[in-house]
Parts: sequence; C-alpha cells; structure tokens
Amino acid sequence: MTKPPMRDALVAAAFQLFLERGYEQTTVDDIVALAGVGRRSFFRYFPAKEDVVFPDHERCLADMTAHLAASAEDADPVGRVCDAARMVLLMYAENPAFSVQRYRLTKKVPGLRASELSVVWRYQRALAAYLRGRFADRPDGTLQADVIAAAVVAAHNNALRSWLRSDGQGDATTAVDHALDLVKATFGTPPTPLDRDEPGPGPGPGSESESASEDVVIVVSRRGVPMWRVVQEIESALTTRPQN
Amino acid sequence: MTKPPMRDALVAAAFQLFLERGYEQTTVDDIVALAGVGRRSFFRYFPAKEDVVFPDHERCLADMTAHLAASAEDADPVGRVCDAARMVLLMYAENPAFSVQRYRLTKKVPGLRASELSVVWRYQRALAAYLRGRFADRPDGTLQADVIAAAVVAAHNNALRSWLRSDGQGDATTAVDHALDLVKATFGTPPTPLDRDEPGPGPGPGSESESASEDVVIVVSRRGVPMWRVVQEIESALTTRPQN
DNA sequence: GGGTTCGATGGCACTCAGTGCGCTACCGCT
DNA sequence: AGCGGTAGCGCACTGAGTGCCATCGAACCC
Repeated sequence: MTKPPMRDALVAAAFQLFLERGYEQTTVDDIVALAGVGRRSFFRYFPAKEDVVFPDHERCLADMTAHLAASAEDADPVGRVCDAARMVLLMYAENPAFSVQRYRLTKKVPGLRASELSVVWRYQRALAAYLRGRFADRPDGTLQADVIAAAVVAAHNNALRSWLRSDGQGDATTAVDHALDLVKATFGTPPTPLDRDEPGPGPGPGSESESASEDVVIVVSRRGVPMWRVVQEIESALTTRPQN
Repeated sequence: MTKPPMRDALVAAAFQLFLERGYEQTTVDDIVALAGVGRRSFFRYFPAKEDVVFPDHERCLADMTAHLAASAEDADPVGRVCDAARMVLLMYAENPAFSVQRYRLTKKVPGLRASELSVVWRYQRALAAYLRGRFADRPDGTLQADVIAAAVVAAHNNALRSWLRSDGQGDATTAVDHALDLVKATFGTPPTPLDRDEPGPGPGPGSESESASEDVVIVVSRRGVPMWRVVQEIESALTTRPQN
C-alpha cells in the first residue's frame, strides 16, 4: 500500500517485454530476470501472469464498492451507479499511455481478454449488488438491477474503448458522460420525482438545459414506442431549436 | 458432427469426476484414464480443460449467428436479438440436469466462471454485431447496439440463473420471456415507428402485442425539465392504463 | 551488544495444463 | 495387395503456479 517498488518494477518490466515480444512470448522468468528479482516474488505480488496487466483494478474495485456503500439511501440509484462507472474511467484516464498500451494488448491476446472480462464482471456485479439493494422493494428488482448494471457497464465500455482506440486523444469524460446520459435517460428515475423542481446541486454533468423559461415541448407518440425513440425525439426537439 | 462417441465419453467421465472430487482436484489424466483413452486425445476434442464443461456452446453460438444472419432486414432488431437469446435458453433447457450440474460447478470454481464469461461475452458480441449492422444509420448506433445487447444478455442470464438455482424446476421459458419482454419494452421499437401503423408480419414470439392500436400518448413538459423526469412521466402514462 | 522474532525475499522441486512430433492402426479407394 | 488419409496414442518438452525451506535484514527486547 505505502511503498512497494517491487510491484512497480515488475509491472514496468512486464510491459516492456510484452510490447517488445508480445505477451505469450514473454515468460515469467523473462520478467523477473529483467526486474532483477526472484521468480517466486512475482507470484507473491500477482496471483497469475495475467494480473500484472491490470495492476490497479483491485484498488479501483474497492473504491467503487466503497463509493456505492457510502451513497446509502439518498440519491437516485441509477445516477449513483453511473458515477461509480465514471470512477473506473478516471482510473483509466490517470495514465492514458498505459491504458492505451494495455488496450492494445488485451485486444490481441485472447487470454488477456478473458482476464479483462473477469475484471469487468466484478465491476458489473458490484453495481448490480448495489442496485439490487436499492430495488429490493420493486417487483422485478433483481432483474432491473442486473439489466441496468449491464447497460451501464456496456455504455461505459463503449465510450471508453472508442477513446482508447483513438490513442487516448481528446476528452474521455465527455464521451462517457454522453453514453451514461443515454442510459440514465432510458432507465434513470429521479430520486424524488414529485417534490422537487430544481435539479439541485450536482445532478451530474449530464443535462445542459439551463433555460428555465416555460418553453413547452409537446411529444406525441404511439403506445408501444418505448423510451428510447421517445427520448431521441425529445432530445432532438430540445436541441434543434436552441432559441425561442 | 455426426457421431463422435469419444467426445461424449470424455464429457461424461469429466463430469463424473468433477462432481466426485471437484474440478481442480481432477486432472486431465484422471479424465482420460476413466474414459479409457489417451491423454493427447482429450486436447484434440477440447482446446483446454475448461472447455469440456461447455461442450455445445460452440454449436449454439454458430446457430445463433446463423439465425441473426438469416433475419436480414425484415423485422425489428430488438425482437430478433431476443429470439436469439431464447435459442441459448433452449440449449440449456434441452438437458436440465446437465445444465444444473454445470451451473453448480461454475458457481464454485472461479476458473470456470471466467470461462463462462468468455462464452457469454461471445454471445453478447454476436448480438451487438448484429445490432450494430441494423443501427448503422442511427446517430449513436454502436452505443445503442452495445447497450441493448448487454441488456438482453443480462436479462436472459438473470432468468436463466434463477431457473438453474431452482434445480431446473418449472418452465424456464416463461421467466426468460418475461425478462426479455421487459427489455423489449424498454428498448424495443416497432420496425418503422412513423410510417407504418401496423406492426407488420412476425413481430416475434415475444410480445403478445397488447395494443397494436394507435394509442397516442401526449406529453407536455416544460423545457429544462431533465430527461428522466420526462421519461418517468411517459412511463407512468404508459403503464397506468393497461387496457383501452 | 547480542539474541530473537518477524517479514520479505530467493531458491529449489514438484504438479499439471497444453503442445509438437512421430508412430501405429484402421478405413476406404483403386 | 498397395496406398493415402485420418484417428488415436505415447513421449518429451515448455511454462504457469505452488509448497517448502533457507536466507537476510530490520525492528525489538533483555
């Protein structure tokens, strides 16, 4: 936690070799030889060779669960879950170069993709567990929780991957915010839908819409046309006429 | 394809030993000894030890992609994807006892859970790829495709797992249908929402098409009201009057 | 200071998954 | 019969992961 330079040395040596010769062409002996440590020490710090590729996901997962546990009962659950997903993005954005390298690795090596899936799955389960708690009273609570968690993770990953694919250029948060806004628009329900008119402090970087005037939007839609399409129409209606 | 009894013998021997001593306590040598075949033959039929646990997923995935490719341009994409998910359920329901055993195994052994994740991920990618093709013209097409695919898989798995948890008792399809209906109600859009009033031929075995009529929902809202607020009102308007 | 305990590390030796290669046996074909 | 292809088998090898013990250093106690 405080000072393990050995861990960092192993990660650095591993990535250097992975980029040079590829993941599967690099043995653990190669890594420890380059790092100048004993082979046994590698497995002291990483339970498996693949885990050296995701060095800080364990910490990030702990942060996320802590964040979810902290947001006990107050706000709208979907927003909280989206915030939790944003935390993961921040971890990626901390080291863009490293994240891009890792992305290229996981893209090529099937074994690493499986490892990444495991990690992502744990994030998704954490989100779903939180939502299950919040939706305990709803009729299809666990189903909704699982679906929303999956949607949040998928949206987050979609935006994250497109950012990684562009070599970490540009702002990652805007794309992720947009993706999560779409999810929030689909599933999101305000914390107290009836007793507040002001969005309150920090409703997230989502909706711009500061025009507090009484402009009226009328949406006409057939039944059976669900949210999605409706949301799109409303969005376009809101944005195509920026004035008046 | 036609008759490889060796494959089946290996699967049978493997599951017998897995249930007796557990997965990790069973070596490949044990399996091939019980099956009475050579060790090398095991890896001819299964690329890895874990793959013996999911013997027919490869075929099922092929069937699913074929089904998606067949439904070229006609029906609503979300319904098609839900049908594809139902195909997976059918594979599980073919052998309830086997599926339940496998579920218990994958629940206990982390390595097997990782393998299952890989398999599920491939299903999800197949669905997403199909949807991406269908949503190619939409603005956030790939994002919507990824999110919907994730939601479909999550809903399917939620229902499937609850069925497996109950030892395969009862009807699996009803629970899955209900879960997928929820997804369809959230994302599903009739094929052409604006230029057609009839849902068209074959809206899929899913929705019982509660109202093909031209029910109209009119939403009046102030500008500046955040999206979720609007969505919630529409939702309540859509659900509070189930008939007429 | 000397001994001691404890934690971190290194060094083996071992199991087992997975692979490459060569050999044999069987099956269909001409 | 001869012959090619294929399915199975045995063997040897690499490499990941583990258990066990020796070592070293730092704090700690008397």
